[in-house]
Amino acid sequence: MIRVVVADDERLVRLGLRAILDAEPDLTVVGEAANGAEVVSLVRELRPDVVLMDVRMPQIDGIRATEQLTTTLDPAPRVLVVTTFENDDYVYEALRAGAAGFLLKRARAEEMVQAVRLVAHGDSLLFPNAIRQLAAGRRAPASAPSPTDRLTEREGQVLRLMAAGLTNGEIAERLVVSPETVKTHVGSVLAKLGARDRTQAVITAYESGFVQPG
Amino acid sequence: MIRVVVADDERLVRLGLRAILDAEPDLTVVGEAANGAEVVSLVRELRPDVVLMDVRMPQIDGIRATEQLTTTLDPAPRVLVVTTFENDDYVYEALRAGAAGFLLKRARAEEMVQAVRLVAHGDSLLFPNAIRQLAAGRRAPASAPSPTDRLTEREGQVLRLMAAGLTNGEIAERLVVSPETVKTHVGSVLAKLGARDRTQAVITAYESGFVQPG
DNA sequence: AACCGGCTCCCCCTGGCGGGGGAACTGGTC
DNA sequence: GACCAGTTCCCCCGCCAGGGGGAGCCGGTT
Repeated sequence: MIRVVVADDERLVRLGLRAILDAEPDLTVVGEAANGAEVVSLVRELRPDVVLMDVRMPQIDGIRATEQLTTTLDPAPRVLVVTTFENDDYVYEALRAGAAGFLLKRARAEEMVQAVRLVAHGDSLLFPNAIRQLAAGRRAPASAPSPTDRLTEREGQVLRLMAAGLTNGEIAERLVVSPETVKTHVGSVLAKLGARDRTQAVITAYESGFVQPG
Repeated sequence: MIRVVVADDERLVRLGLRAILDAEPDLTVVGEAANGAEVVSLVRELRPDVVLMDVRMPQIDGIRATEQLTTTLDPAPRVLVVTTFENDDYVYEALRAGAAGFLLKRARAEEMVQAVRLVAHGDSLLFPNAIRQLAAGRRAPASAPSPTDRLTEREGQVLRLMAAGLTNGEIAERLVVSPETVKTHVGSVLAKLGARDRTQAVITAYESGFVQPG
């Protein structure tokens, strides 16, 4: 069970996020905070796996709160910065502060859920699809790390075969290893991509451009 | 078990197709023919589900053989015309003759297998991806029917939710029906798309453009 | 030498998935 | 009225998928 704390000064936003996350069987919102000071003490108390952190908040802003949490807690919670993406600067400041990634408020519920799973399971620094696309639309900043980047060579091979529609047994034959080994690799792929099953993994493979239609 | 007859005047081509098809647990090549006369009598005798028919063959060409089979047998076998696609005319002649679809010799094994399952399960007139793309590259002929076209409205909704990574139970909640109903729709989608499982169905959804990345 | 990441294989176990049936109701067509 | 396609729901069943462990081997790093 992935435990989440939601921090946003707007009650409606907190409600919306809670509705989306609590609908998932493997996610639970254990607490809400309305400002930066509140979230810091709440997270110290509840020790959630993931914090959804709004940038603009009273008292202590999201960036400073993120910095406090990631530098003073061990293990540090994974912080997802919730943003409307009006301002580029937030991105780099948030990363410096130790944020694990970003969440666009206008993103689809599925994307949000997957992003939460992603940072909870893996430890990757990620730009969710929507952010990547917006960023690419303006000017490519540094490069756009995809969750598929963290896959090992073998895991990448396995994902490609998953995206070709093969079963574990067929992948095993193709790679000339045992089905158990394939299961191990598939498990690693699912964890690194934040996917619940092979179908979601294949979807991520398409959405991230790891494989292309046609 | 889908029973297939392979008709091609080149022995190597027959061997290659047999190797690809017999590797699938649900497919079996029950006979081979080297010319048009042979395939007609062989199919009358064996009554396979699917015939892979080369266009250029001695004695009776693939088109004429297709016409004889589809007009004189009941139930008629599903004929997939195997082609290298040098000549546009074959396409329309084959369709008039009752062919169920086309198979590019240079297509990947997975595409071939899926095409066979597709015509065996469904009864749709289909252009495999490779053909569709080549055709679109020249000039769009009439329109390019996709296997997703035959889905009912409800099945299309279900496929879209499958392609969003939802489980049957989650789809049931979203559509406010029972999980059993979703299972029925999913089963129909798999049959119509020639997919073995939901992962392959989602792949087809992306490959056919039914859903787009991004 | 000790360590770690990547790859390999094994166990047990649960649950969702998919195939096989069947059956009822709707609305539209013949 | 008979028929059919589409949608809905139900049964049983086997299988693969995915999570939980653990463990050994290799190669490069510290």
